[in-house]
Amino acid sequence: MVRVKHELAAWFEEALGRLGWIALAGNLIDRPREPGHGDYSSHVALRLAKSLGQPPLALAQTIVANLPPSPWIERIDIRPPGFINLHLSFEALLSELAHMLDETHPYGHAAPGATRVLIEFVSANPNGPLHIGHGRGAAFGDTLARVLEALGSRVEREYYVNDAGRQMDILALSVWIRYCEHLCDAALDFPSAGYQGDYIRDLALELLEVEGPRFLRTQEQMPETIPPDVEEGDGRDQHIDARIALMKTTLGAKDYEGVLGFARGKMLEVIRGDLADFGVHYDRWYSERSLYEDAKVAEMIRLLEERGETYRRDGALWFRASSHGDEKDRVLMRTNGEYTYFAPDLAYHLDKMRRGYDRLINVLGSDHHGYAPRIRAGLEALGQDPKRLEVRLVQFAVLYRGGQRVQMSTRSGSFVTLRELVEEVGRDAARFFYVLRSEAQHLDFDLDLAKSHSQENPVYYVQYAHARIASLFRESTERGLKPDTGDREAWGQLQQPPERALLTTLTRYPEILEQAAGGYAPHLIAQFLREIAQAFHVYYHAVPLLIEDRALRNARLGLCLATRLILADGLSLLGVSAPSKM
RNA sequence: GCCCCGGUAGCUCAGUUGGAUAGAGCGUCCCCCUCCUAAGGGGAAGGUCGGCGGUUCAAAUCCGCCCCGGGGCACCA
Repeated sequence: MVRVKHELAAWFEEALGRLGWIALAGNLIDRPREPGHGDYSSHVALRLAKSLGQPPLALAQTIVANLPPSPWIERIDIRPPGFINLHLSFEALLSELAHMLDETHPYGHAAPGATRVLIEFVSANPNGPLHIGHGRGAAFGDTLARVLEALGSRVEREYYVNDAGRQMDILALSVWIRYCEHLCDAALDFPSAGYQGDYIRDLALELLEVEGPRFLRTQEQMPETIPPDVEEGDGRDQHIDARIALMKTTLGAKDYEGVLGFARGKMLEVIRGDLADFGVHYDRWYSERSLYEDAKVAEMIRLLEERGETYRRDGALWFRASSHGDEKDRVLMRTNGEYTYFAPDLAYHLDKMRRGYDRLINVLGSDHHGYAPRIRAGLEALGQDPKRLEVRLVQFAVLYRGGQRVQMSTRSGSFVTLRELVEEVGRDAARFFYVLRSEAQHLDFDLDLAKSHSQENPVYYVQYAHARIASLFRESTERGLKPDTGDREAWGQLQQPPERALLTTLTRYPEILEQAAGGYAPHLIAQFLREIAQAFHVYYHAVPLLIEDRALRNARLGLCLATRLILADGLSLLGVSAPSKM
């Protein structure tokens, strides 16, 4: 794959090398906004002026004089105060067009290389269905994975399943109470810290269906050893923990595990289904429990201890995180002998490091931002290079319907699930809207806009351009004007301003992909697809395509096909379909 | 209090790692289907890039302080 921008940068470096001027950090070659400033430009003369003590305009002239001849460039302008503007030759554009039409090598993609990347995203606890916040992480993570793959990385997608610990106990308790309620046909005491959502009742019914009533236990009265339930504070946790303990003794270890295992398995199934229907597929579901079973947590702790990174205080085991850039030291094992969430998670990250990836990417919700320094500190203490870990925080999404903010609250279970969103607006709109904005931005998600099949909806705008081209080809065939995009006879006539503009826009695609991958910025692709669609719609209006002149018609249809291929490619990177009819 | 993210047109947001006259979509106001999909196109109005300093030939972009919005600061996960 040829990347014009790289060619031009190398070209400039050659001239600078000849002159014995040191190459500067940063970009040598830009895309100017102003069309009159050429297809590419360089401000290198401006930046060299100071260190060389010469006026930038004179430097620009010297540099240009030392540029070897290039088939890419037909004209070079030097403009005050010292910009060098480059105008691509028409031949260069046509050569790019040929690349675009080569369907064996998608334009802008790179051949698979040696770089191995592990991207972990979503990793929501399996204690409920995914909600729209997870959806954004899913869309971002998966799109990023696709973009990195397109540029040659070997990417693995991984979901870390927090299937151990207290949350699973709360899930089991919640399901069990609903199960018993259903069997006794009576409302039981439901802890305020339990999971309130309707899906818990569904799980309880399924449990009854599969396992029968064998988990039913009756209890006349709540034992007095159970602290009273409260809405807020420590008492809330104490109450539910006591209820969990009571459930364990009441059911016995085997039946307790029966309920918990069922609920966990079902919940994972639900999540997996939600993601699959969203077009997201994982290479690995990594279980937190397996870390215990394989003694990886204990081993990690031992390693930390050997390295003198731990100490005991107040009966707990602490990690010296503050010696590695974290705000404070962190507890690994609580006074009650149980690990904190941090311990297995650090063991997990150590495991990921040892698996030999060049880069680890974690996509987390923005509420986890304080967590990254802790993991970095841990990895450093374990002798790993924390710079190999890249953490991206995805900001929250807020839904709007009818101009009103849709209220959500996890505690009461009244959140909008990813599945509901997809059912309401469709997968294409959901995925497109999610990645239309930078993940660092709070997202206002307008449900009405996402649903509307009209011009203000950017998804349809882009898809419509694709469908229009497909329609052109159908129409052409129907009229007996069989398209032959291999016919290059009249390529030289693709000189109308709108078609040159379209072609020039398309040549930016490889640069956009590179930027999106390098900056973890898939939103650039969504934005750029809109630009392509716009350039195409303008072209479509301004220039008649299905004309009598066979050669020119084929040339124009070739340009249309190139547009279609790039639109389809970009959409597929976003996980959005490219319909051929709308 | 400390930390992170954000503040750009009426609204929602881009802004190529410091470059030229700050852009797009929507909304508003004009205009365009005898014609390959009007889910489209053309045009107009709309800006103290949160504020004040600083660095630089050049700042929306880098630095400092301040204001506003969101999030985070557990022996929770």
